[in-house]
Amino acid sequence: MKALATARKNEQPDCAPGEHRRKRPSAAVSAAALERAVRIFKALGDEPRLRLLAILAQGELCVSEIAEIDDDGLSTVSQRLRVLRSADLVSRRRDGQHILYGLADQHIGELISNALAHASEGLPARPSAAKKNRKKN
Amino acid sequence: MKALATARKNEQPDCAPGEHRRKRPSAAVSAAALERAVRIFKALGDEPRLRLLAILAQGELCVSEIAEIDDDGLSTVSQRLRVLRSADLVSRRRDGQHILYGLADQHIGELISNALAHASEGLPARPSAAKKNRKKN
DNA sequence: GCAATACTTCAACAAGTAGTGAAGTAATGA
DNA sequence: TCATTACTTCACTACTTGTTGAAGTATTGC
Repeated sequence: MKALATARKNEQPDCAPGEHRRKRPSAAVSAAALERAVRIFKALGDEPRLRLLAILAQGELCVSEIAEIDDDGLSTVSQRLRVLRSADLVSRRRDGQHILYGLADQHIGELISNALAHASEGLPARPSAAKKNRKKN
Repeated sequence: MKALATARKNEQPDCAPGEHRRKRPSAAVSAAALERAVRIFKALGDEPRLRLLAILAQGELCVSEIAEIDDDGLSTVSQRLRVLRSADLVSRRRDGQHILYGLADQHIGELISNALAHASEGLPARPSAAKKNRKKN
């Protein structure tokens, strides 16, 4: 959310790059790939949506079924699916009166299950996180 | 962003779960793991942050160096690092006057490079996005 | 001690986004 | 044909989040 690039940049430091280290890394990643990855991560970064994907990983479902399972409204679920669809994470096909949604791709399923497995392990040996920032007072 | 759970749920459908399919999937994922995964994805779902992580994947850097590379202000970079830190994605250690940041974990590096690789391939055979889902290979 | 450097935190704003009821569209069946 | 079911889209509101200057904290050097 780049809020209008105003006058000057934030305060810049005196230490130039290369002062500390000898090698200077730069962009290094394709802008397009980065943008695409961000879109995927953004879509995955919402609990209801991620849960929905985890459910769809077990098989196709129609919108009404999802709404029932999640105990959410049709409109709500539909909007969620729209976001997932615009990030190419789900597929959609009609089956009579119903529209069945599923994971777009095996790859997506792997990405999700990897992340969930990783998250269960608790990667760094830390219980919570972001906690001890309080100045003496 | 559940906007105050008002009166009734959105319009519910008439077709009960089980009407279409025989198996009914439920939660299926640990709430804690899901929450944690969401926090990670949320942190990854921002271009400047993801780029920053990709840069850190090449080695530790201090805040000033990052600010210089990204052409962003110290404050801006610092806030970004705060978000990444609170999602346990980066490590931090002091080195004299400087504070060096790096990836928290090898796992994170893999997650990112996997996602970027996946994104470069363009998983569905599509140039742009949000149009039609086609499964290839 | 004091000043400088390197960062962090605060506060405020702009922009983004999720949820939702109402209204709209699409397939099916009578 | 019209009604019904199953969804989607619209428009709005409430909330979240990224950026930023100013002010604060921490380490080093004099």
